[in-house]
Amino acid sequence: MTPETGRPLRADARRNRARVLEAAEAVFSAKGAAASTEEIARTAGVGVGTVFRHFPTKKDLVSAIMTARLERLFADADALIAEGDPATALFTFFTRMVEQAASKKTVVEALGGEGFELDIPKPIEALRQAVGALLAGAQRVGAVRADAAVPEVMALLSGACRAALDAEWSPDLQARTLAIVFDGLRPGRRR
Amino acid sequence: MTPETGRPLRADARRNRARVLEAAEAVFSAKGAAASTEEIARTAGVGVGTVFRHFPTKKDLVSAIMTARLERLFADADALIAEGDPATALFTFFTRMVEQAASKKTVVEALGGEGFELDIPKPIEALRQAVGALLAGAQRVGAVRADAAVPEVMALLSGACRAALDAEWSPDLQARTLAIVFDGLRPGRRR
DNA sequence: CAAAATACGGAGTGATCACTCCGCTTGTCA
DNA sequence: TGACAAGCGGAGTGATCACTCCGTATTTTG
Repeated sequence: MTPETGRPLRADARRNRARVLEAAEAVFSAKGAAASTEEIARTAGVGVGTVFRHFPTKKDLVSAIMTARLERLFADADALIAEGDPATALFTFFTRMVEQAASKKTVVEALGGEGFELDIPKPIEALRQAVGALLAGAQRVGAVRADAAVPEVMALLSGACRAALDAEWSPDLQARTLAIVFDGLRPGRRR
Repeated sequence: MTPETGRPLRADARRNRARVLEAAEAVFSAKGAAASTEEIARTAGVGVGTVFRHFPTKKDLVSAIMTARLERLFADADALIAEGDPATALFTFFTRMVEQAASKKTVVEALGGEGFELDIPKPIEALRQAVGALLAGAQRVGAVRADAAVPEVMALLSGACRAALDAEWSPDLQARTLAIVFDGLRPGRRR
């Protein structure tokens, strides 16, 4: 991402780089990663050349944004693990992600791979581990059924996020849908 | 879709139209609606001009395919309502849709709107009503919680289909995920 | 402050689409 | 069977992208 040379970036270059990231964050959130590079350049107030100098490929730019967002989610999960009630932390995290999904297409696209292959396995893996920790905590205190494993929880998570974006869930519908999923995750008499 | 003139289609035209539909079905299923019209023409063994004569707009072609698929799903649901056990019919339908989703991108895209706006409200509405009937039947015999309504069931359905496609679910993961959703839908002590 | 290094802007390039147009072919009907 | 309508193929058009290139502007350095 940052040039390999030891030399530090020039002041204007550093400023423009930040502007591009900010613009990309906003534009991708609103329109998804399919938004054109020109629109990002315009929003950032720079030329396209500048965007491509900092991020040689569109994939690089998208990856940078996705990684940043996933890392924020990961940190969020970490905080919940550290301080939250294990019985509710997983559900809280789940709810927060779905809330974000409605306004940030990037969240959904990051979770779903979304066509063009990005090579950002690390943050996704970190998120998966965080979910694993949340799940383990909830299971330890008996808030979630013991036979639920990480893959299906991730599947439910990404499915819920996708559906929230597609259907433009109202807060009410979101709550009702998540209530069903959460009930399914709780320990019960089945199976 | 079909020309407004009273005159019937010429034999070769009818044949080509069918070929185009068949090719579009196959190509869209595999690559999604973003597949190029040229690829469909090539698969059908006709020129692009022929494709556009029968379906003046790409949207028209996509709509035709989506409508056909949704109508098949709708018929499937109808059959289950008529002959199936109300206690399991909804779950059976749900499972079938998710199975299809993995191999047919069009199913998922139809459910999710997927960017470019198609105007196919009728079949979607028919599907919604069929789901409503399945849900009502299951609720009548006590197989599904009474407080579940159509919107959240549709949301769960499209979310599950999307996740199945994105994550390339194994049969095992699919079963485990759906088991959780179904348990959430069953009557229980919550709320 | 001037020279050297670095970064900038945006017109230009090539690729890919959806869609059009028209000369030619094929089916239809008297 | 012959004439005319109906249909066909596919090169061409214009729009949109990602990405490049280079003359110019800005920053850094000595």
